[in-house]
Amino acid sequence: MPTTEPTTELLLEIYDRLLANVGERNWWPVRYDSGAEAGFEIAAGAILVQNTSWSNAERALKNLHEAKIWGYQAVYEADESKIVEAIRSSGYYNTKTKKLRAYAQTLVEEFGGDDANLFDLELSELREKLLSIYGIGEETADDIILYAAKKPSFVMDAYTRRLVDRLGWKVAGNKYADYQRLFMSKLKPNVEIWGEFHAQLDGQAARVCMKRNPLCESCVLLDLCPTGKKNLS
DNA sequence: ATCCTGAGTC
DNA sequence: GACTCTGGAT
Repeated sequence: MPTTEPTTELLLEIYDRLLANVGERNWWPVRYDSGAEAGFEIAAGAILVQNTSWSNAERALKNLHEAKIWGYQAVYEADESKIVEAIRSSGYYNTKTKKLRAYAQTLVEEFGGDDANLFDLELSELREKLLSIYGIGEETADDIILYAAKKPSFVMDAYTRRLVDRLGWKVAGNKYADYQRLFMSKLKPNVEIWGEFHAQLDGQAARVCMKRNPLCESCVLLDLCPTGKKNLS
């Protein structure tokens, strides 16, 4: 069992190295709306990307926009079959259609169709509300909180867990919250940095620290990683 | 533990 | 052909 815990300084060191290595990621780009519907685009993207590649989710967003099923009211009123057709590329299209509609329904019926009213909730209340909606689990909730509502909730996911495990860090348990706490308890709340940090960790896991055949020899974190040293020895 | 499920990569 | 991808509900 790993017994080491990262310090705040180590986490920031890793952040700096990754950022210096690949530059800022354009994580969660908003293509169709920088104004009133930006929150919708981010939340819809967060649902559509579940267990799927971003390219598939992005295509679904594009099709939704072109079909003019755009915004909470539009999704709320649209035929299910039209949504299914538009988001087919994202996979799990029947399930995701129900998820999109559940989120839109909450926004329209409880928040006047304006996500500013939802995002005004205090962080823990906002998270509880999001988690109560069908189709929104912890990761999707934190995506929406951090990237759309712009409140500090560190996004955890399978990529980041893999990095944490390979770096040999001690984690209190095996749950989402255990891994999330590792970062949130050591980093000062900062929406910009947390958003970029998550993007950097995901990029590293996807392109260097892959599930199989990781590229340890070219990893900028190699000197900090027991798994990498072992792989190369 | 199983179901949902498209598109790219190996 | 199998695997992986910015998961969540049952």
